[in-house]
Amino acid sequence: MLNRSILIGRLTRDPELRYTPAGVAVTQFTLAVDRPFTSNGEKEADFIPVVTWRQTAEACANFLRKGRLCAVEGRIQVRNYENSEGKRVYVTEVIADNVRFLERGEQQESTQSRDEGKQIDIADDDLPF
Amino acid sequence: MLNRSILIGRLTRDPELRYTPAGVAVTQFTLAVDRPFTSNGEKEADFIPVVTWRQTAEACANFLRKGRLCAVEGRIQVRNYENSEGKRVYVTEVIADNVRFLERGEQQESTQSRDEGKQIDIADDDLPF
Amino acid sequence: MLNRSILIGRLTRDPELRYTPAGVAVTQFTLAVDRPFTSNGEKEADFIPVVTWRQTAEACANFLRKGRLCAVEGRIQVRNYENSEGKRVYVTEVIADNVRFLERGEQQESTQSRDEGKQIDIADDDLPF
Amino acid sequence: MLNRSILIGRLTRDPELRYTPAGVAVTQFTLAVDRPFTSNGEKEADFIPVVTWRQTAEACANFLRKGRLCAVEGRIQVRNYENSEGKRVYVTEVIADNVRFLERGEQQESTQSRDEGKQIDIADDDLPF
DNA sequence: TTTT
DNA sequence: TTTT
Repeated sequence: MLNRSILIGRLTRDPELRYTPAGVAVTQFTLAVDRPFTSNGEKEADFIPVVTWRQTAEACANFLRKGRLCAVEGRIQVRNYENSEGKRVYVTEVIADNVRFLERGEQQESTQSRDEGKQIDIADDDLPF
Repeated sequence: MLNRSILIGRLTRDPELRYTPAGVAVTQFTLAVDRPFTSNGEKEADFIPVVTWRQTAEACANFLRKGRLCAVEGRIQVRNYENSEGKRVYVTEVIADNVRFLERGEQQESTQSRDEGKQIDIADDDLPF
Repeated sequence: MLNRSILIGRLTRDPELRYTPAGVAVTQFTLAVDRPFTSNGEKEADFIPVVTWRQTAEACANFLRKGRLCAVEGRIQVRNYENSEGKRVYVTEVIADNVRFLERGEQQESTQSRDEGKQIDIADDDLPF
Repeated sequence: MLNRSILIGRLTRDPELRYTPAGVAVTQFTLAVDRPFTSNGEKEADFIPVVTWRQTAEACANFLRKGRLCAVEGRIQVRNYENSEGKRVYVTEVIADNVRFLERGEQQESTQSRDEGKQIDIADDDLPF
């Protein structure tokens, strides 16, 4: 009924922009979100996959790069599919409708991007990943 | 740097309470979070695993049941481990520090529960799951 | 750059539906949000004004009543105006774009409402309050 | 029952650090949070007062300055008091338990600060403002 | 002016 | 493996 996540972190790699067969832009990247207290020497960040659509996707592809800091607002989505060995695999991603660029790049002008679109017309097998 | 999720949904099953070797209470359940717009007949909920610790864990085990509505506040955690076939498996869960019971059970008195504790002293292999 | 609030609470009174001169629906209500720990006998809730627009406004007016529990997602807005004595008064409200009805009323069917609209065309003096 | 706000914005002035009679640190500042779409030439930011306590208060006083970008996580609090003319005045603030410094200052080392404390022992008239 |  |  309500599903809202807000993350601030850094991109682990350059974002990947693809297009669905219907021509809709989709950008994926992974955010490294440092955990607050890691008194022990253990794992200290969560690596959270983020997916953006349409204008937001294109803005992210244009303005975000590996290592860049950004804030992401969206919802947790859990997809599942059968892999080549016939096992069900669960994929959890944050579908972001709002991304804020918190560091200025070289040619960067705008620093915000909000997806106001609906995703109703996009079938699962339309996904490029 | 910042990692905050808020979910409202219903438990898909009764919660499971376990204890770490060190005696710390851990409760797990899955929330079915209905998506807002599902104009097509496709999948219409995300099933999101939730983990709670200590007092919150015990309150959830006491007061939550399959089908019950609740609100959960926490952070997204991505664990990974090597499975029996030597493949790396990623598990994404919401570690909740605040759970609100939005429906009253039979013998239920209190309807809130907030975990104020630190998790620093709990090793990964302490996990009962 | 980012402004997101999520509240769960009860309406202190019935919601008030009005229309701007341009015919846009606006509903206002106040949420009583109980504070978690009030060990002393002091004040124990925050009373937070909420404003909704368009479809969400009409759904709230239809389905919400005094005492009803709901979840609200939106942004904090701080307006200010000069009062009759020439003093500047600040008004803080949560402008909600998503409201979930957490209790079922009598004739209630749907229990969700999300405002997807833009507010760009609505002037400040269009406000009915 | 649930009250969570996340803001990203810039300080309108240097933060103000004070101490309660009991010696507890309190820091106040105001965040200018730009609104996403302001196609018209109207008001384009919300100015939101933020209050932090204890360690977070001291870290904010040390590391934040006018114009600096930061992220704030907390709850909306509505206080009211009677002013000198006998009128009731409402003050809305975000009580932050988590502040992230998104820009590095000169001598700045740490860039995070989370208040884990309880506020139960602090009376209202303990407030320095 | 406040809700269960 | 999924809830109303």
